[in-house]
Amino acid sequence: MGLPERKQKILKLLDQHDNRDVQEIADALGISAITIRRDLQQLAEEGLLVRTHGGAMKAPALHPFTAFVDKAGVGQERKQHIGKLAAAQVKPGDTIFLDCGSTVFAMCQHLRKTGPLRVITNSLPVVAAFMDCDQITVNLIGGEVDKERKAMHGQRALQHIDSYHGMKAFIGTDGLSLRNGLTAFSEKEASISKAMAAQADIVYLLCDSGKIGKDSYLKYAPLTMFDHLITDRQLPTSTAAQFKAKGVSVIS
Amino acid sequence: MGLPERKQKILKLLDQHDNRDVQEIADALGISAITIRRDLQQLAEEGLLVRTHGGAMKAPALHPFTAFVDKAGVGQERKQHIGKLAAAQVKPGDTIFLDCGSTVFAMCQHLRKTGPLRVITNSLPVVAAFMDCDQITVNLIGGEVDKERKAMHGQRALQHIDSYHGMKAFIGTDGLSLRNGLTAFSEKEASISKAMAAQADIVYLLCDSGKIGKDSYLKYAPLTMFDHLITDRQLPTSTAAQFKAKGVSVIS
DNA sequence: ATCAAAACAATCAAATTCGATCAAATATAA
DNA sequence: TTATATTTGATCGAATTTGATTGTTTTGAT
Repeated sequence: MGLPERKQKILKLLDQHDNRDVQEIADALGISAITIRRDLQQLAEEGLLVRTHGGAMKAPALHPFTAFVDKAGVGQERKQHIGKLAAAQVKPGDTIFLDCGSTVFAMCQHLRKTGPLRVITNSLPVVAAFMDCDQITVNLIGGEVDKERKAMHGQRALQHIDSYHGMKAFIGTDGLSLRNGLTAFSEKEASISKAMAAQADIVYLLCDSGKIGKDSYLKYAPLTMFDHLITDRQLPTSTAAQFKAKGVSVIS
Repeated sequence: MGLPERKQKILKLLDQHDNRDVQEIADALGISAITIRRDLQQLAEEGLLVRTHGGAMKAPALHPFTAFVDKAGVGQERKQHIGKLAAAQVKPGDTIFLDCGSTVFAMCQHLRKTGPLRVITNSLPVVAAFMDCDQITVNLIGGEVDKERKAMHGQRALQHIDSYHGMKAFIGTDGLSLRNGLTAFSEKEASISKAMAAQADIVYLLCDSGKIGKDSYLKYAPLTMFDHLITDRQLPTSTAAQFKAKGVSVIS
């Protein structure tokens, strides 16, 4: 049994049980403990798990944008809930903008059965999600490929968006608060979100409750940029009331 | 038993069991271990499996975009040969156009180690191939997603291409003959190929010998559109001579 | 705070595998 | 046919991997 195969098996063991000790893994694979420890060290360096004394545990959630690659990522339940609500806003025949982000991506599986749609997006995972879906025509924004976010960004992408018009736009954000409005990690995503919002009749902001009240470092738009906030049920009613008092329509 | 046949059998063995060691394969095929190791190296370079110490394991499932890659398909050997030759024409620092087509796609694996490059393409598989390659920046043509061909087409895509300039363009074709020049199945691909050719200083046509002398139904460009024809060694020398007589530079 | 058991890092030795080079066999071309 | 290329198999030194040993650090309980 080679090293890569062992790595796979170790990760699989961690999927079944979040926390395992080295002797347990060694017994399961029939390999000496010392070798398992070496494997764990490599896997830890690759960020695939976290080392503990005597064993290893599953890797913690990563940055927001890489989270959607991670199937069992934290907050996935909430994202699924939001995705379902957002998809319910879409009617057959609509033309919609979808930006790149894990929460917006969660909409895709629910949109597949909606009916004929035209989707305009800068997200490669979104394109992949609809690749085998005949009823949905996809228009992919062109431009520089941002490999980290698996999406298109840059000047050309913005120009491309400006030449389209859609009925609804669904955009995500890294932070949302009454004081600072919408905030983001990166200028790139922020500019795309703004451009899409400007070209749509109705703008939906998708934001799970864990991000509400938190600010990222870049302020890029006021609360007035969007028409409806779609979030989950874990949002305290008091917070929801505050947003409603500011004139925000809250869907949860 | 020839080399291509062995490759197919090795891949079949890996389909049955994700992980095999070289001696196991050697015994199964009745071939020496050293030869199996050479085969595995080739297969690994083609991305059809992953080498491990002492054996090999199945290639990890990649992006959905690469689904069209027909692993052990007919003509794959010739495409690989052409891809290698074409990639050798590219120098570090180049800006190149790559169109959508399996022959052009075969270049990608050989381009990964070339050095810093800027790639402009309308092909989703090409984007996927360079997704984890830091040295290569990719500019994806925007437009309507053609799900069948996994590429972008349409008016907007053509406009997008026109706003760029590249040193070299690598394009495929469905048919090539002295009488009818370049022929294609579909208007969509033909228009993209023409647009890319118009924006590049040097145009390479990638065409395996099986397509030479054959015509598809749509004539879209004369032989003068390209500067160099890259093909395989199965092209009869007499045919090659005919092309050279017409002023075509043939690389094989 | 102290002590014992367990786990860790580092070094070493044995086994296996790999890469490069060379010779024989086969296929291909002139 | 002869000459050239390609492919297969073998050998040898280099590199990788595995498991053991040693001393040090961490953990948990007294």
